[in-house]
Amino acid sequence: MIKVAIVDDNTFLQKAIQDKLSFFEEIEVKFKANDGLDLLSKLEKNHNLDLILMDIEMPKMNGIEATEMVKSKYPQIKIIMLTVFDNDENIFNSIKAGADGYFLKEVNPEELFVGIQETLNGGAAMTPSIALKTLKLLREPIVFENANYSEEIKLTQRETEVLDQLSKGLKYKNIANNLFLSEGTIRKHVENIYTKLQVHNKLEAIQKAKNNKLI
Amino acid sequence: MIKVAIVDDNTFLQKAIQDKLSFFEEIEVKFKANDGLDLLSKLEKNHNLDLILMDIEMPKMNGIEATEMVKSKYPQIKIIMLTVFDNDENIFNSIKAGADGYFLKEVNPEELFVGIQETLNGGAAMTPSIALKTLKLLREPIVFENANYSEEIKLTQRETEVLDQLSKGLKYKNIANNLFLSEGTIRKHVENIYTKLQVHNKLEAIQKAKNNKLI
DNA sequence: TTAAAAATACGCAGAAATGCGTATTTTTTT
DNA sequence: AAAAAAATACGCATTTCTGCGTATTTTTAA
Repeated sequence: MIKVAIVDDNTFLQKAIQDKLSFFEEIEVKFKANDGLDLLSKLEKNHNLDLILMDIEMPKMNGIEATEMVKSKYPQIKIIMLTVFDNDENIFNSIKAGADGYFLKEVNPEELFVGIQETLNGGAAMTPSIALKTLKLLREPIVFENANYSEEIKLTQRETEVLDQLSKGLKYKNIANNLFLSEGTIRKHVENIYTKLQVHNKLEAIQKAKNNKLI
Repeated sequence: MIKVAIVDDNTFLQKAIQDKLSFFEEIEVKFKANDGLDLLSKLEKNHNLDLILMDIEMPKMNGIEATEMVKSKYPQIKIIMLTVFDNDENIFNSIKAGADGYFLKEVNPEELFVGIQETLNGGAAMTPSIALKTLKLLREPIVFENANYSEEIKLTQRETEVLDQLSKGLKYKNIANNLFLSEGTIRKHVENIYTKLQVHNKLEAIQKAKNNKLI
């Protein structure tokens, strides 16, 4: 039996992951934790684990910090990151923190299972798109600078303004009206915001901006 | 000169409204307030006002409560609601609270100006879509029951689950995968959620759900 | 005063979301 | 057991959003 723990602040997603694993008799979910701190306290009581499936964006202690802590205390436990975000910082920082694999949450049960097995056999597992990004990070060390967590993200005033209105649920057309601009300009601003924040839709942008106190 | 105050928790939108009014020399923006409480304290000092442009969704004290307070203390001051939401409750409750007009924020400067003038001349002003809803509310008193603020909104467990994942920025496809459902089903759930909450996109749904502690 | 950054604007293609309809199956309530 | 509510699922049309490209003008910084 492979002893696994799931760490995610979203109980629905926790359950979704567990359901994915439920197809495989070889896997036993020992426990679930809601954040990094919760995980650490649960590991105190019982660290008889083979592998942890770890979310990144979590309150109290995020997945990257948690990975560092776990790896320093229990280096034998494998850790696979399981997140919606596939941006360079997260990937790079996760690897630096000692993660053994990196999957997006949309991963299907089979891939996840195979990934877990491969990781326990001393390999590393990741979705192809992540693998590609990893290779790129290795290939172009200059990106390391830009992907470094210390590199702070800055939005211009106009971008902040647009993002703020976006967060109210306004459509491009309305924002354009409010700011006396063309819809095309709003589109371009939004595109630039997404690029800066390395996200791909409104909600991710708003979440990330809030996390970084940009709005 | 028409003496006007703008009440909105979003300073950008405050400014956008002010800009719209700036085209008209007859209008003088006396002050701006960030929420209902702020407005009331500013009125304490100076209530020499003709009209207030009032947002609804605001922290501390919302626009409907604020309208009630203002109308009881200074009944001569006209109040026009200016909001992104055009749902029945807001319209009905605003009118009940004593609002003299109701515009959506996407209103153009001319319409707004004319609306202000008409309101000060003892009329009522509103965008056509709002007017239609008002008529419907009058025509079908049964809707009053359903639109009543005391009627609590309830989401089913599944709907909550879907909305929760929606709030993480997940796409329909991903949510479907997570919950082992078809994309069509997720779409239908989202549609039902929107209908229940009387909203038309993700962000509005999430905001409203949070306001009502549904997620 | 030159270079860089920010703001403005549009076109095109494809993806995603929204609104409306219908329909069946499962679960819960009466 | 029957009725009501919830959950599941799809099709179609339209709107909105996203990503990519390019380009000009304005503002800011070197």
